[in-house]
Amino acid sequence: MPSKIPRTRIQKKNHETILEAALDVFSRHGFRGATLDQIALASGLSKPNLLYYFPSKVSIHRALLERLMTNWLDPLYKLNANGDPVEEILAYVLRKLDMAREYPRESRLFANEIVQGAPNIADQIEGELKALVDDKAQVIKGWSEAGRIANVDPYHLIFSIWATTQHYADFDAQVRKIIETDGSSHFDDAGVFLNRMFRRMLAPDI
Amino acid sequence: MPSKIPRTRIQKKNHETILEAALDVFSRHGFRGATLDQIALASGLSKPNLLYYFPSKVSIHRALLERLMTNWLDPLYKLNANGDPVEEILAYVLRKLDMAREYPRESRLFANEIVQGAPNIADQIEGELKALVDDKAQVIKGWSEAGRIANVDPYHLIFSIWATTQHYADFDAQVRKIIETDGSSHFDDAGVFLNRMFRRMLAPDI
DNA sequence: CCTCACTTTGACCAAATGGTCAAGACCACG
DNA sequence: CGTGGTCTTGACCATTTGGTCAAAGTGAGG
Repeated sequence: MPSKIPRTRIQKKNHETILEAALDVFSRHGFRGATLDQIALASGLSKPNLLYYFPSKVSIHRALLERLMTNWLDPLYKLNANGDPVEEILAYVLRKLDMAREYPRESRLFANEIVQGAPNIADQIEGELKALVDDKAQVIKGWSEAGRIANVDPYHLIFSIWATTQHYADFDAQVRKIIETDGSSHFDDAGVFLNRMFRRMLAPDI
Repeated sequence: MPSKIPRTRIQKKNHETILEAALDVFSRHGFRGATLDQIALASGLSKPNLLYYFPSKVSIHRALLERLMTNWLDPLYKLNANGDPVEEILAYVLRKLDMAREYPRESRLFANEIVQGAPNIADQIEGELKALVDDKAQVIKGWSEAGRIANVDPYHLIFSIWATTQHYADFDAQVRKIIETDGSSHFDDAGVFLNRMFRRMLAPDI
């Protein structure tokens, strides 16, 4: 039985392969909707082999969420307290939108998990996510109180950024059916729209 | 076997009971995650009895989505082309936020369905939903071109309203863990925030 | 090239799950 | 009441699914 940390070349490779396949399957069907057989098929490994590397289905799911959490938080982490307030927040919006464009599977993975009550990442949300958000909310609150941006509730500002950007990944099926567009050019349009939207709402009160 | 349209008193009552229970279960676990046993338990009926009223699990799900679609679209339907543009759109935002507050299960039901590619409501999205959105987008475009609101892409405006309001229902688990608040007062805060946000972004260009 | 730990898998299992069915309970109505 | 349709359910079934296991295959270091 391989230990939690992969040691050998083969273990590294297969761990990777499994998580990649699992991302595909879990993000499309949710935890309950995904089956080990699907993941096995997608990864090119046999089902017992999956369970040689991970002790259970839920452990694969948890490993995935854990592994992706850091990257997921990175755009907010990069928000720089010493930069120009409006430009920092706008840059954050665009980073999030780029994440939605480049990593829709990751976005949907988290969306599925949270819509169903976050049974497997409650800890991480209450832990590192909340800590980071609290930290950055303080920064934004500072900007707000200094009159460098409009007076807004920093938490709801962050929620509105998450909502509007992730929407294009999580609800892609709906967006695509309403805006008939070949390719994903609606991400570009969304970028223009969100840029104007948040710039307007952040402009300092006189 | 009862026909598609319930006739007798008992059929009406049980149809209702089943759909109510199914809403609870499907919205919490998604289609695949929900089981007939759970719905049976929640409705107080036996599993075979469920299948006496509906031919299959998926038919319950579809009946639910169909039944709720009209109410779901109602807030947008009420957007009045002859009203004051800014106030009409703001009123729409608040109606949507109220829906998220009052009917979070419905919101999550749709969220679950769409995140997973809308396998059961593709028709309705491409049909009545798209038709309604196209219609109202034209109205907003008219306002925009007449200079009565800022120059915004009406489709992305609508998406941003959906995203920001439904976020509080769909991602409630996350919101709750980040804003530690007893009760649901964050809906009130969200109302204040969104009101200011959209008012600012819609203010006509000079 | 041998050995031993690492890796892989076919066969299998128990539980869960969507669905069926025949028989019985119930209800409305003449 | 009694009768015919409506409603309900215990028992059952086939399939799916997460997970096990013993045995066979493979690879890296001595």
